[in-house]
Amino acid sequence: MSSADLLGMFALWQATNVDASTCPARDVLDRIGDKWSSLILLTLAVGALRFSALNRAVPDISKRMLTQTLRDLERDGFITRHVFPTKPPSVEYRLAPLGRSVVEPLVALVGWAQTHHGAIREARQQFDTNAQNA
Amino acid sequence: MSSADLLGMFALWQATNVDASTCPARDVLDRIGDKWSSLILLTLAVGALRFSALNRAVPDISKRMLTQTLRDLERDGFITRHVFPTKPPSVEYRLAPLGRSVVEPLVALVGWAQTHHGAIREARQQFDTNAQNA
DNA sequence: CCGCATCCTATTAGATACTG
DNA sequence: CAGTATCTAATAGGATGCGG
Repeated sequence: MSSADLLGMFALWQATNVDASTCPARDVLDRIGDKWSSLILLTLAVGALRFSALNRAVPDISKRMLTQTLRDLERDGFITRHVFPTKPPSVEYRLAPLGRSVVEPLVALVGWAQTHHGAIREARQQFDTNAQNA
Repeated sequence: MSSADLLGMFALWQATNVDASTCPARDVLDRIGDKWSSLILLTLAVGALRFSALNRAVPDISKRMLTQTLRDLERDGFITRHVFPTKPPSVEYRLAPLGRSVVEPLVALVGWAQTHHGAIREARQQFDTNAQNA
């Protein structure tokens, strides 16, 4: 499906349904648009990880937020949770099929970010400079 | 660039740089991942709009958040602001080149959302049901 | 019409300490 | 090791009224 098609789809959706409760885009963007979800999904895309390994891979997330984000992602079917009854117990998280499929558009966005980050920083700096002069 | 390549890029980035302040992905996702930015970008992708028209197109955003989000998007170079010295004054917002280029990966994500929204809702419902039984 | 400033509340996220 | 509980700080967001 081309970008133009998708844009048409969006226009249609936009015209008929911007209501937050039933709008797929809002629902999904609100979930993976939070501070940590996308980062965790991308990290797990590289390979399955245990709780503390994830915590190390994403250093500045707190245990609390990691737990909560993992629950939410599990609830929506993006990841699965596997408990190994070892001692001490270990729990491994991995992408579910749904999670693997969302990684592709997500990676596209990250790729865009890498490519255009410089332009953004430049625009930001210029804007701030002009604001100071004004 | 293929998805696999991008995934490799991400793995490299992940290994070398998860620091929030210098990480492009974090920077961009934090900006367009907020509650309104992506919605506004997609709305403007359909066509340039004035302030109040935007407010009508995205009904449940407050004037305050609309103003603020538009400023942030302008600051980062995603959109431009055109003032027409009519009476009363009118201001039109439109996508800058940077904004037009980010719409493509964004639309891909929205397309994904449309396609998989049913699966997510299903997973969510099932998870909640199981949680109740437990 | 545009949008800024103020006030207020709800949500989010970090730190810390504790449990099986 | 993998969480949970509690408290607190910071931020996001809504309502409203004023000024250009």
